Amino acid sequence: MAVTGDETESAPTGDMSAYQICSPTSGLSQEMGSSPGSLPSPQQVSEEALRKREFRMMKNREAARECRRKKKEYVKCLENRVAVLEKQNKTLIEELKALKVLYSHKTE
DNA sequence: GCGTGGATGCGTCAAGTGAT
DNA sequence: ATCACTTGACGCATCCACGC
Repeated sequence: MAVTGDETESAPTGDMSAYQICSPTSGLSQEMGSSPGSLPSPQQVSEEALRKREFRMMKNREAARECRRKKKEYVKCLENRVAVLEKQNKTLIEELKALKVLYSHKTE
């Protein structure tokens, strides 16, 4: 796996269900205890920033996965198209050959 | 069995882009 | 201007085939 240092993850299949929104560090119960209306302490601000960062990273992780999936699909699609066109090309060449033979016999 | 190189997949970062 | 999303690039881990 990658260098995340997160050893809790990772079925060898790369199963994405191992990733969760709730990371071990997100102890929601702690910062929820602030009194309403008061300014957040620097500690709370940094925890909020950390949570935002983790959320961003999780979203991007999923986005990258989706991006790769789409790219693979696109490449497969192109390969299929190549196969179809090659087949079509072959058929047209054969057809041309046959027509040439036919034409040469007529002109004799 | 062991080292090695190529292929593949993953997570992360950074830059670009469109929507608000 | 800001935000969310997309994607190329990078580094890393793992797998597999190959030569020794």
